[in-house]
Amino acid sequence: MVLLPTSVALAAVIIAVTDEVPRVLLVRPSADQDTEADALPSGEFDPAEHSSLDRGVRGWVKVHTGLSVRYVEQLYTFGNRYRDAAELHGGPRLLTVAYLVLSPEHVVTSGEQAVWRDWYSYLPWEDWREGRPAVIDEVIQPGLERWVKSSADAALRATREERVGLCFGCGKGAKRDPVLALERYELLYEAGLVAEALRDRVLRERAEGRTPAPIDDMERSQAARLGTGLMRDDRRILAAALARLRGKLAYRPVVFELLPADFTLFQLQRVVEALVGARLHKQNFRRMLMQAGIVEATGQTQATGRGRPAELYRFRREATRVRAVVGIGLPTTRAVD
Amino acid sequence: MVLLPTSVALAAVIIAVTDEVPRVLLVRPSADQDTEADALPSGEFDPAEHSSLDRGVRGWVKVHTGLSVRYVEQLYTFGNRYRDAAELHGGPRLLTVAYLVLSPEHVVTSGEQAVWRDWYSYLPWEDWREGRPAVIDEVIQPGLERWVKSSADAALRATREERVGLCFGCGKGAKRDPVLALERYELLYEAGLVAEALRDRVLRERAEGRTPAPIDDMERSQAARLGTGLMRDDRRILAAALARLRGKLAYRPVVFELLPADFTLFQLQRVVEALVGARLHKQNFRRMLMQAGIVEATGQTQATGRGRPAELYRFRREATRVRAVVGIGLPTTRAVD
DNA sequence: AGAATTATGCTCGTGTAGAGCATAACGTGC
DNA sequence: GCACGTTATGCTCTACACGAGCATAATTCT
Repeated sequence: MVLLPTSVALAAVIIAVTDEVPRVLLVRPSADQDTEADALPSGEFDPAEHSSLDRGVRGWVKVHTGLSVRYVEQLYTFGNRYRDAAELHGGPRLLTVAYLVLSPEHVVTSGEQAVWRDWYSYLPWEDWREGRPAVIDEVIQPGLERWVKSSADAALRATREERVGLCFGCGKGAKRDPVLALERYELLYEAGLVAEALRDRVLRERAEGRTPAPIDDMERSQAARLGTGLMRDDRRILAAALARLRGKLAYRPVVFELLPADFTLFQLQRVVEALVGARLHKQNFRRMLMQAGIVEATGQTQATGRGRPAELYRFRREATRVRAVVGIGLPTTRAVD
Repeated sequence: MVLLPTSVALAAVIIAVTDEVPRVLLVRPSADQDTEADALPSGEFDPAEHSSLDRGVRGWVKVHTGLSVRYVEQLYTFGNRYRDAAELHGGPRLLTVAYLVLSPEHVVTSGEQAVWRDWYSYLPWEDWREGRPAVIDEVIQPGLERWVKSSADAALRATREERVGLCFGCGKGAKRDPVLALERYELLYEAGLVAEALRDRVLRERAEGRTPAPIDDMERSQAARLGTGLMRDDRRILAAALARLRGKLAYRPVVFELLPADFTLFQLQRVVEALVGARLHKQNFRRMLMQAGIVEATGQTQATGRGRPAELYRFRREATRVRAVVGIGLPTTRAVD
């Protein structure tokens, strides 16, 4: 029996969409912590109690929120050195298995210091519903340009330029790909634009016994415009969850895990738009749903106050049999050259 | 510092394609083991030596094969109870972080008992290049029908029927989806058709203190037709790797990690066919490559002995900038109602 | 009643992909 | 040298998915 100085944690990105806002559940750190940032709900994996990782996640989610969630999907396992600052002082290596958890909207938070937050307050460049976010032109583009220019050699410069183009490209024929959310966060981290990158730079230099270069005002104000930081690499995990969820929308009917049993097609569209971070064409969205056959009318209608009442629909679970690929197509705005 | 009775292993699914055969690298168990099945190369994660999980995998791959691999991608983390039979006798809980590793074809195995195996000898129902595999009609379909019929209640029966239809469905409008490889394996496991399911049934019953129901001859011969079993749940990991690789082909240019620098378009096609397990339309495949702009001609040609010599091409790395989505489209044979 | 608002139905144009015919460039056997 | 098989490459026809927008239906508000 081998005992490794490794601690295994389970972290959950719990998602719900209410009022067209995609929310993630975070916990506030206890008052006696010296860190201030919020964190994803997590807990240690206990092999004695948890017969599987999934069940471990469900257990911890129940502790944090009181919820018995249905949809749980493993995201990624993180194990980089110095993810946890405690490691610098001889703490064990922290391995985190991150999970994506989807919850219908009518969620009530019970338990401790848990709060629902708009996930775009942590990834503001991902929300294009009101058009191209101003933060891209004002902070990200210039910041990334400096980063590209500061490359040591031509090869590195080319690689960086390519990555920037792929992630934030707005040239001819370039379409924004909502699924690249993780790549975008990692780019901003490497370029030293987000708050965690600055924090970790200091930690790393301290670990190497050097005097940390101070964080200057421009860096700090830039980072502030790029949203709030989270504990450890929780924001990276959040970005990974967003990317996975967006990708999955296109080929699996996962949206319905976030909706009540009965819904109007427009409600469904609003939820998808919130997740994808882009507006969709109403009529085409309806057409796609109908010809995929993944929803069926209940016969009832729902009045919203004004305008024609919308028909209520429900998810057809049997639909998965008909077509292997069922899902919500992501928008690919035709190049407007 | 918390010490958990948990052992963290890194396992690698190392893939190469030679002579139109997709191969996976396996290690033979040492002679003093009581188990006979081959296993994926793996090793314990050592936080003292490995600064990240990726680097740990590279390290172990080097030990097992002598290779310095380029493409490494995390697949999934497995942590179910009783994955490792040693756990029954008080051994630690085994957590395995599985990785997909791609290697160009000209690989020479050095080191220990490592052998390249055709991965379809473990998943014979996944290779449709010579048409629908006979094993599906002869073993799988009847076996799954029995499983569906043996359901306790109508609801379970409906769920099972749906899963069978999705995974192996050949009804109207149903297309075979190469990406569902993992779902197919898991279905066969749950239905008790593959060898590991029989093995684990005995283990589970023994763990619960019951007298294990014997494995009858029909079960044994069925399982034998469904390919060779591997150690632990390594075959599930292999299925997961296959599914991930097939899925990734469609939106990322990963095939080129398995090819030499220069190749003919037909060689490229053969590799993709080997991975997807299906034949492709030659002309359409070429057209797709050209209009995606992911390859460029070198100007040289290669004679195969007979027939017109083919032009040599190389991968255009810059191509990723042009279109966010670059990859090899998977075939979707049009419904032949 | 009429305007505003929301839901729903339908069409048009374009791009993509499945399928197959036609031609080009090489070997082999006579 | 010539017919033939074989492989590579170019092109067309067609069905379908999807972006975009017009038109109509069913409500509420004034």
